[in-house]
Amino acid sequence: MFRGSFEHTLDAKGRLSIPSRFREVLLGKGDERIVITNFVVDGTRCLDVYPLDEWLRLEEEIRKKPKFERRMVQFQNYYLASACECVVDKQGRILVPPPLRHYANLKRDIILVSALDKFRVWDKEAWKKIFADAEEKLMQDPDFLGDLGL
Amino acid sequence: MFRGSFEHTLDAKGRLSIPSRFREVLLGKGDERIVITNFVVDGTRCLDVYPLDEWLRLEEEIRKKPKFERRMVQFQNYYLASACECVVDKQGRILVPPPLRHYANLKRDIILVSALDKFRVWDKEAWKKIFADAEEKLMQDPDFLGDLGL
DNA sequence: GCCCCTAAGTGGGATAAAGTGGGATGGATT
DNA sequence: AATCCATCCCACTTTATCCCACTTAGGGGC
Repeated sequence: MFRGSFEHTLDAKGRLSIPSRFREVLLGKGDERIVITNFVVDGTRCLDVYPLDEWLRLEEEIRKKPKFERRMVQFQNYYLASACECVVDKQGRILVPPPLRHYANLKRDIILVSALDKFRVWDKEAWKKIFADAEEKLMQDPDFLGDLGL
Repeated sequence: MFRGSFEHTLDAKGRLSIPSRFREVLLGKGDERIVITNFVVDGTRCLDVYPLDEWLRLEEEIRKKPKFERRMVQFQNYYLASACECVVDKQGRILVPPPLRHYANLKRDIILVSALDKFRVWDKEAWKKIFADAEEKLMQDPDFLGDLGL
């Protein structure tokens, strides 16, 4: 399980260091391959990163659904079409494919954020906004946590 | 169960001694690992600290909830995303991750306050205010305790 | 009450690890 | 043959962790 968030940088070649805490999780699976694709949260673009086994699990789930349902086709067109399998190099980095880097507006400062079985990559400024919005909702609504049943 | 509160200090490296009473609780669980994340009470920022087993319990609770519900996503972005697993070093200290230290405005003087299964870390001055506010509410409303059903 | 002893909390140097930058290499494509 | 680009390799910087030592507070015995 991925946990926490880490501020890193993309270098001039577009390489991204995977946080060692995340790499430990991958090593635990015995397979350092990952799959990276595009995603959107709250109208803001980011990248979704899966360990290969989790990605395969997702593909299986999708395979069980009706293939020709319109929305499923749209989802596949969006989410699966951009997916790229990457290898982690010996320095613990991946090369973020340029189209995806551009998609999520990744410049130099980025942040990697866990999302349970996978993690996300955000432009640092974009993430700040996502986080601040969430914090504000939490502060303004006293029943927020209670309503979640936690 | 954690009990009481302890005034400690962050050193220049951002290290925080866990009170020995709290450490005894962790030793009782046979696992000194803790998870630390950000939180807000009454508009004032602090840090939430969980023994690993309590944190895992929370993760399980969350996993059972609808993943894509908007509020749940916001909660995850706020609470889970910042979570950091820390090891207690041989001197009984943890290194408070710089982003979290900054978030809760922790400078030198801090206070650790029990919250049953977990505990919280506050800037000392911020805590004074939280405590005073709670006391005042209690004094002003004679039904405060009765309404709680205690 | 006084002193020793222990344990808790704090401080700081040394070492190890993580993250970053950039040149070199080699395969693929044109 | 030349170019491009991904990967490797080496090196540097920063940060985290280990280890040793000092200080202080509390407890017990005298």
